[in-house]
Amino acid sequence: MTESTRAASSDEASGSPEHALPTVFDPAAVEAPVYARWIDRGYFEADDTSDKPPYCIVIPPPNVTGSLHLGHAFEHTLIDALVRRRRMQGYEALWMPGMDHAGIATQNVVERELAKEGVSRHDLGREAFVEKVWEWKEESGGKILGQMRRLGDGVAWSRERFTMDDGLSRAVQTIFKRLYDDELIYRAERIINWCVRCHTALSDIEVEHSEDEGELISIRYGDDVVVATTRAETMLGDTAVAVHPDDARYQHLIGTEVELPLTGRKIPVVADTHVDPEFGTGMVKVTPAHDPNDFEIGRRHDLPNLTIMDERGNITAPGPFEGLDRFEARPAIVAALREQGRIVAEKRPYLHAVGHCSRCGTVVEPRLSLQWWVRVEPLAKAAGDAVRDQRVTIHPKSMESRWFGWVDDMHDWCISRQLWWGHRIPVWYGPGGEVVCVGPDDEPPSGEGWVQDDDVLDTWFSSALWPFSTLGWPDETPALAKFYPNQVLVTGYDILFFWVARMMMFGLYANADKGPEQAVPFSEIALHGMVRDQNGKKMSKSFGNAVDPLDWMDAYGSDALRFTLARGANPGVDVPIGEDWVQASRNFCNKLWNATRFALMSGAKVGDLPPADELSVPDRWILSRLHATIAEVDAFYEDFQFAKACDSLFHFAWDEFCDWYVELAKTPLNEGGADAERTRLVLGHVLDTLLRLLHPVTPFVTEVLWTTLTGDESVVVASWPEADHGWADPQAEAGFAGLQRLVTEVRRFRSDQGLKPGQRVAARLSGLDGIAGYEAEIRSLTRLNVPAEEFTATASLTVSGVTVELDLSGAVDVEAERRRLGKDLAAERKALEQSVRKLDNEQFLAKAPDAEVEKVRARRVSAEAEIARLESQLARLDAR
RNA sequence: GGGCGCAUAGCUCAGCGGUAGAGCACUGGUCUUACAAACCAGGGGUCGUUGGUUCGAACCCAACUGCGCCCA
Repeated sequence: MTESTRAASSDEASGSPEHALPTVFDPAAVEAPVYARWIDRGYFEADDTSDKPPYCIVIPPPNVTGSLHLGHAFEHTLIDALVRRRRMQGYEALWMPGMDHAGIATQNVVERELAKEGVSRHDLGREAFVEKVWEWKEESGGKILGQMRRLGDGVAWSRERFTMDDGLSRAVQTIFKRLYDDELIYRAERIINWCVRCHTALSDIEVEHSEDEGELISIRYGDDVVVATTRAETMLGDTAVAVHPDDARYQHLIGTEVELPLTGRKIPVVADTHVDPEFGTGMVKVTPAHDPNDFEIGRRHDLPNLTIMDERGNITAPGPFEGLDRFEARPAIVAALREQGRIVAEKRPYLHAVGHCSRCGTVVEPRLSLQWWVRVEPLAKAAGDAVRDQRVTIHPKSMESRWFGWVDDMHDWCISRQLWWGHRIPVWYGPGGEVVCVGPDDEPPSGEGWVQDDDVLDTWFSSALWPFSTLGWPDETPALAKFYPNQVLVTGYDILFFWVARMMMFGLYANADKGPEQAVPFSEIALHGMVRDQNGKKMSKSFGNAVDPLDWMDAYGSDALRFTLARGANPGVDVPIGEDWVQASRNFCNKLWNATRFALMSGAKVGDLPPADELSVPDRWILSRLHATIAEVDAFYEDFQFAKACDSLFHFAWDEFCDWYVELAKTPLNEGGADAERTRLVLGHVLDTLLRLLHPVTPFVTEVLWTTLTGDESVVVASWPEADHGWADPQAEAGFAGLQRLVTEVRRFRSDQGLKPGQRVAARLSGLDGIAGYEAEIRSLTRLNVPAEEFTATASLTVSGVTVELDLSGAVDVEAERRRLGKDLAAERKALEQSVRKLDNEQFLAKAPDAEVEKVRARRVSAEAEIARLESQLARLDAR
């Protein structure tokens, strides 16, 4: 028990003090101490040498500059639930924590800080700057790790890793060297996405495309060549015009030269099948140094690559535009062309896709540059095959097509970045043009004229190693032996390509010696959706609908946030979340709290249950339902159906246990004796089991309640409940359903008659038969008193053979009753009509399965009986 | 422009061939001795449109419309 509950318990006048809980669940009072105790006891640490089966999930490493947002909270809730459940099931469970170094983002953050003091990274120099970044990381980085504790993440903190730490850097250098030696890494001059603000190359996936308004300018070159462009300034770098070789209109032009305006240069007209004759005039300008498609055309026709822009996006082509920024140059060049009468058409606004830097939003500039690349073809094929061979399964399966679509058509990966923060490329250049790739245990070449490559590697290059580098690779550590391959990777479908593909490629490559089954980085990929707001809108800071998960945790508790997220988690589907729903989850936690409180006040205890034949119908019913729920929850968990698992538990806990079993239990508990004792054991058993089942999603509240109920150490290390089909009891379920129907009908009647919920009314019950032993319970739930001697019934109703005669001592609202009966009658008549229609249909009788026909027959019989009953009741009303 | 996905109650979503479901919201009534963060009762949907397959379609197929995502 925590400090606060102990303190609060002294205020309780009644109940045994050691069991007393405050009347409401106060998450703020329990969460921090409970988490501290878990860490203290080392529950989340894992043993590399244990005999238990391994269960390892690595955290998709959050960015060192980041803080917890709802997307993290969502993903972490799911991972934590999986790992906690497996731990309870007896697995050696390990959730590996850590962060990546986020090359561009981190360098940007530190550069901004330096800029406040008027210092640039170039003033400091590379070494001093990197040192500054480390300082920043130690002081301000990793805020998210503390926030993960608030969420209750059960990670093995002693194993925390960082992509820039020594071990992981060694892993990076090892794989670089291997790939280099296998000729899977090469250096080449290509068109890359260049960020003119971050001054670095970006890979394809670091570019975000959006439909932006621009302009489409048609320009006449020479006398009769017209080309269209959205980036007019690039015309300065044109080295050809291309047409389709089969385009009849332009056959006469192929092989000729035209004059490029403003420059006076003569450029050739070439024929290339890449040109779409349908688009525009069917003639395109070719700027090989500033467009990826044009670069390819240029290669095919041996055209010169003319770079006309520098790294900052300023024009370098000599002439009047030299030094202008690309966006100043654009209108200036259009104006100059117009003056010469060379503008044939202008379309504004012209909507077209524009690439932006995913880190800073600046419009990306395609740029010819010398970079390092991974030749992905064999790696991507292996990644695709692993899924094709079922060595790795993707959940939900429907996402597989997305996976194949990507890995089967992957472009080479640009891995060099013109940054200082990151793993420096381990390649050295000698004075005589030598190129040496240095492995982790090699001495770099020294001596006059040797220099190391200036660039660093893409952050994803190191993240891709995460499933095994964090376990000690390239060394054959006990951790690696025990926990590789990982069991599951939980991540968003939106980044399936970002790094799942990369982890798969590198995992399979680096661990190929383990054999195809053991080389995979994980055997299952569980994809989740993105968190959206309560209107299904994407959350974003700029849109103003972003929510800080810490605010909601403060207001409603971590369990409430977690339960809301898990309950919304349908595989691969986006999850909307709103404050109302978090509040509802908080209410659920409080419901559990109070149910446990009631149980404890009633003396509930955990112990051996009596055999089924000594239990009551309600006991057997709730136990039957409990074990069915366990089986459901297990099946849903195995299929990553968090939403359904949570719904099952919510429904069982609230609608079945609290609303029915607990209410009904009050009767035997008040009577005392053996019935009370038996009820205490069932209450204790169900609650114990329920709290364990809920623990993976709502760890805090279940910890407090379970330890208070059982007196045991912690639910974190309690065993996971196992479904026992021996408790399945269709008879008890049927009997209980009859009882529920009766109670509900009486309540409806009372409500129709305007009786206050608490108002006790005398009534005579007859025909109880199978549920005769539970008359006291029925009276308690329906607030019906045992009639006195001089009882006179003024109203009556019958439900499945049971007749209830009540003394309403006053006017009976006949109209209300008639309305009710009429409504029920209409529903039954409709059901009858539908069944009859089917049974009259020869085709139905001939072709529908027998079981279906039987069902419809039974429905007709029950509808007829109900109609008879309702009609006779209506007749009795009319006779009055 | 290419590919994929989704359209079910006011909102967010389940259901995916055999009588329309949940949570929240809504309406009426209640402090009934665990819980008003609660309890009891209730209203609400021709399952996007149009065709087709089938004894039977929210569910399968086709087209259309509208949204969303990814890629160019």
